Amino acid sequence: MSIDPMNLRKVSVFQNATENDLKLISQHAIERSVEDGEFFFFQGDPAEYFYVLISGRAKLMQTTTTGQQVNLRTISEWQMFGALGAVRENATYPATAQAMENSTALAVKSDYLRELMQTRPYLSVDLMKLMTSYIQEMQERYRELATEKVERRIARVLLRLTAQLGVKTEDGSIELTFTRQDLAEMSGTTLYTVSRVLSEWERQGLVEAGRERVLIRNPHGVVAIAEELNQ
Amino acid sequence: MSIDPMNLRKVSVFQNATENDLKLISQHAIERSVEDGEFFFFQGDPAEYFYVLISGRAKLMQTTTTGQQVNLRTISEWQMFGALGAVRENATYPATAQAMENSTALAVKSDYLRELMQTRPYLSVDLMKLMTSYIQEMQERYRELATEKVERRIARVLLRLTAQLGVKTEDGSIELTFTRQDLAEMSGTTLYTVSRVLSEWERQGLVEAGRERVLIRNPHGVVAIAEELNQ
DNA sequence: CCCCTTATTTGCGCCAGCGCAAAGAGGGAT
DNA sequence: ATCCCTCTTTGCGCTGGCGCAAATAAGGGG
Repeated sequence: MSIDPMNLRKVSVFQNATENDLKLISQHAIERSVEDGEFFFFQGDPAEYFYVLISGRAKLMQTTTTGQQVNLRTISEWQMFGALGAVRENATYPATAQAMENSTALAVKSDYLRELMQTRPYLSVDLMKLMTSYIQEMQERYRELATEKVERRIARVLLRLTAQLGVKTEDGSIELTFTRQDLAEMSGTTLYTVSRVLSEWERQGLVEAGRERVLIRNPHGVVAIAEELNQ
Repeated sequence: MSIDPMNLRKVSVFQNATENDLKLISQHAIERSVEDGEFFFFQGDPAEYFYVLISGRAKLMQTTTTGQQVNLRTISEWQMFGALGAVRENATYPATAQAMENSTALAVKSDYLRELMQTRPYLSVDLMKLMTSYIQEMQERYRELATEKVERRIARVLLRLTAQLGVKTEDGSIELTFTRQDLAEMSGTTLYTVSRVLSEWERQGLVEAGRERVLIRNPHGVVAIAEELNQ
């Protein structure tokens, strides 16, 4: 079963594409389903395809030689991933993409994107805009990791996730579905510390912590922790 | 006094430019000299120009509200900087650029680069290549900061700097000109810790530490610290 | 050549956060 | 309803690295 090409307009890099271009892209796409915990690609693999997630959720991460890992980004529906490899011929993926639930993505040959970009400046421009936003986010996170205490970093992570994919419940709370391990990899700490911090916040009534789930009861309070000028 | 346009070929983003394009760019460039310690631009300023450093040395950094700072990148001759702001109209610089010695740069209106990219796909592609290399480097550094001990991070910083601008002396040593504070900002630690680590390495004969200067006597030994699988 | 500024080193005390270990809790499958 | 697997919590002890403070060193300018 195939996707309506017009849906591709939701992908930020394709927002200015012509209808015809969208059709072309969708004709070149194959669908690929990946189960929870399985991988779209590994760091170091030849970057033959780029992907657009159409259902589910995935994460991009860097892995060390010793197996530790760092979460670079959470991918939600209609986000593109694996596109860095499409810029340069014969590139390899600079990160690993793992499904966080059963997920489906469209896969398009990297070569094809490169080819399209040769004649469609809007595509390059929009991809560059996406890339600048990555750079800026990475720079920010790098600074945070270097200069800020764990508690604040965790607060920032929750806020970032809220902005990207938080589900607001009727009473203004926000629900996020992540394990402590996920949150730890995103904030550059350990699952133990995340657990302790969330427990403390729960005592203060800021959040409600559950299995693979954090309910932000008082978003303002979390912002206060993330922004506070003290220290 | 103006620069020979052909020199612009040394700028990675202009490596595939036609002679005529290089001339156009140099005609649109103004020269700007900045003294040691002064600034090309600040984080948050409107990104009116992008720069190409033609002499001296500068650093790109992120500043926190509390004044702490993190060093993102060292800029050496013929490197472009401030170009992220050129991708999007009315963007602001996402980082601050400060001269580390008396320096001169060519400044070109961001608008003009955007205009050129509309009709010259090679330019977009080469800028994207540069941007992917930034992303990859930031991702790597982020992972290092999150997972690796200080000593190893400092070793990596020295190696990175060596690759970019280390001056090899006759006996195979490598000279770097940075303060302990600079190195600390690059490795996400404090000047005290950098000092202690360098002192220890000096005792082991790996380096020679001087004022605003590190001489790497045994590059292999430093690589060993950076790469060691133990721990 | 001396003075002053700026960079560096190092002792010392401290604490944020790590990470093991073991117990507890949730939830899906049968 | 029960089992089992996975996720989470929390006590405990430890230590890497921070950061103050004070002494020392290295240049540059006059």
